[in-house]
This record gives sequence, structure tokens and C-alpha cells, in this order.
Amino acid sequence: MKLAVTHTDPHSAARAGTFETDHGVVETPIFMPVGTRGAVKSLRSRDVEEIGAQIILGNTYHLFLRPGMELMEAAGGLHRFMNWNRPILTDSGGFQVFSLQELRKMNEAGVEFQSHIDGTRLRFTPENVVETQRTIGSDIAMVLDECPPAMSSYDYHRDSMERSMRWARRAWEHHRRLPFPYGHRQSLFGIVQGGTHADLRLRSVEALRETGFDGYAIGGLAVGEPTEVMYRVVEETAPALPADQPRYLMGVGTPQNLLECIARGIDMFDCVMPTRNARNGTVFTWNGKLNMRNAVHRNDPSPIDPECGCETCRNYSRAYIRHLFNVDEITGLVLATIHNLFFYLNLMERARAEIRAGRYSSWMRETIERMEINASRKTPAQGLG
RNA sequence: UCCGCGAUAGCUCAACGGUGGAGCAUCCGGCUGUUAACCGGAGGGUUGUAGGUUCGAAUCCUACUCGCGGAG
Repeated sequence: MKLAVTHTDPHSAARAGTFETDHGVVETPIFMPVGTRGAVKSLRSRDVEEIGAQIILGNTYHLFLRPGMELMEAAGGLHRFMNWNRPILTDSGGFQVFSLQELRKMNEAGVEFQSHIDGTRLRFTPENVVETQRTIGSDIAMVLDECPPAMSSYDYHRDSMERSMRWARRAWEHHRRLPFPYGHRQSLFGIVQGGTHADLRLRSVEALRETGFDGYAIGGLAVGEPTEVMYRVVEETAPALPADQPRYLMGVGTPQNLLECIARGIDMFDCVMPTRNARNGTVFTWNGKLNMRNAVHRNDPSPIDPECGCETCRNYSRAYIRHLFNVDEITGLVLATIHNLFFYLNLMERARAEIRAGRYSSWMRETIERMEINASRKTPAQGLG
């Protein structure tokens, strides 16, 4: 898969461009909302579309469990099943190797999970994970990998990375032999591992490039290491990846993280943060985050972010949203999710515009500085009258 | 009027002679390829009032106040 780079930033590694799938063109840098189980939590596909998402994420492990591949195939794939006609990327289950550590065993063949739903044993191999993603019918599939915790030893990271690279090769060999089931193509991305060690990261990149994937992800970050270390690893890894293909930083992150990593050459992001934090009451603004459960919003008629053009900010007050959270009305989660996703997507849109205008670096510095001020302290509650 | 029961955190209640707790509510924080509409923390009390017994009382005794139930 080619990334058509249209603009590069003169003062950083940031770049803007597009890549193409059979479900449409995606502009980069891009943020992909997470819809693990075939739904961006609390929203309908139409909402996600209206917010402006160009591509969303699904998860192989979770979809394999429920609804299962028999139903997925009968439904004609995930696009039709969930009524989403834009691109979909599926994660392989590699993150569940990390998040469900207590429920899995690993060996050279693959991973054996114990279902977190009913305890059933499930064997995931590099090969069958490729097949499962074919049945799901995502536009971009990810190789099965191991996402090791940050605190693992050097030796563990080395052995784990080497195994993930062998798995990646097996996945690619299987991928290239399989037909596409629903009349559209599917790309396969490799995943760079190696913890926080530059030598391992570079060896991992070498191994993946030798196989030659459609795109390259950086995995195993934001798993407990300090933010500065994450930036350093991205800075060391991204330049070693092919310049004319997409680079995807998995699972990251905060608005600040996204901007910093765009400056280091990343094109694609996904993260549960905007959706999960929304459901838990935290919203993002150009002036930093707000906790909508806080009493300061009790009588505040202003929108979450006066600079935001989302449906929530155009129509609802902080006082109302705080009320909805206060009384556990699901509409509160919906409105906060709409806002946070719009904010993330809008942030990426602004980033692309600034890259095209050649102003990315200075804009990024100013934006991050603004966001680091706590907005709730800057705008105390005003009376509703 | 008499009899009985009760009174403990904002609310509903534990603790029944040995350092007064819980749930909810309130306030605050966290969340990074979703096991998460989740998790964590904090504040909050002269135990209705006044006496008494005891080394020690929310706890036992007396009176009073208030509430609920019953009898008349």
C-alpha cells in the first residue's frame, strides 16, 4: 500500500498525504476511533460518519468471541454487519496478549487464550488470525504479535520481538495465498516491537522490511514507559520505515501525544482514550481536559468548548451535560463521546492543514502549551440567570 | 393518658461494656492497539438532650424531647 505524501513539514518529520482502500481514501495524519466489538461505544455508525471518521478500528479477538465467525460470514463481513461503508482496520489480538496476560499462554505456534467470557480455550496463530480478519473483511489487517509490558527485561524484549517477527513472516506468507472474500482487497501491516531498545527496534524494522508489508505499525508503546521514552522510541524507529508507506503508532494516545508523534513521522493513530474517557466524564478541549462530573460546571451555560463545532457543543451546555452524568443518563455518555471524537478528528484535520501550510511545528508548540492549562480553572462557573 | 418500639454521617442502617463502620449521596482524581457507562481516593459524627452506674458507655439505669405503633 502506497502513502501518497503530498506535503512535508520543513521543521519536523511531519507529513501529510493519502492512502487508498477499496472503501475509500484516507487522509493522513489520521485518527481511527476504536470500535472493538463492531461498535464505537455509545454511537451508531451514522453518528461516527457524521462526526467525520474516515476509518475505524475493530478487534479480531473480541469479534471472534462474539458474534463469532459463522455469523460474521453470514452477515457478509463487518462492513455490512455494522452498516459502516468506510475503511476498517482490525487489530489482531496482539494487544489482548498484553491486556489478558492472566488468561493466555504463548509458544512458538501462537497464543492460547482462555475466553474472558466463558473460559473456552481459543488457539490464535499467525495464520488463523489472518483468516479471521479475512472473514471480518477489514480493509487493513494486522499481524499477530506480542505486546510485552514495558518493564520486561532486555532479553525478554529481544526474544519476544524475534518471535513476533517470525510470526509476522508466517502471517504474510499465509496472507498472500488467501483469496479476498467480499470482493474488496485487504492490506496487511507488520508491527515493529523491541520495547524501548533502539537496537531491537531497528532489527525489528529490518525483519519486517525484508518481508515487505503494506504498511508498518509501531507497537508495544504506551504500555507503562514514560512519555519522553515513547517519543524517543518513535523518533528512532519511524525514520527507518519506508517513507512511501503508512506508519501507524498503535494505541496512542493523548492529544499531545498525537501531535508530538506526527512531528516524528507517524501517519495513523488509534486509541480508546477519547471514547473511554468520554464515558467516564473526561472531555478534551483546546484548553485542556475537563471533568464533566465536577461541581464547577453545575450552573455553567457555556458549551464544553466554545471553539468546537461538534453537535454537542453547538447544542448543549456544560450544566446540562454535568447533570446527565450526575443522574447516570446514557445521553451524557453519547454527547461526551461525540464531542471527544470530533475533537480528536478535528485535531488531525488541523494538523493536516498546518502541515500543508508549512507551519506545523510552531502551531504544535502553541497548541500543546494551550492544552496544558487546565480549562476548568480558567473559566469558572457563570450563573444561568 | 398509658404501654411498646425507636433516635448513630446528608439518607438508609451496622456496631449491643473495650479505639464508632458500611452502602448510597457529596467532593476529587485516574483512564493510551477496550475484560472499563469503569477504577481509586477524600471530606463528613460531642452516637436526640440532661444526669447516673462503671477503670471504661453508642451499648446498662433514670428523666426529658421527638417520631412510629397499639390501647383507652
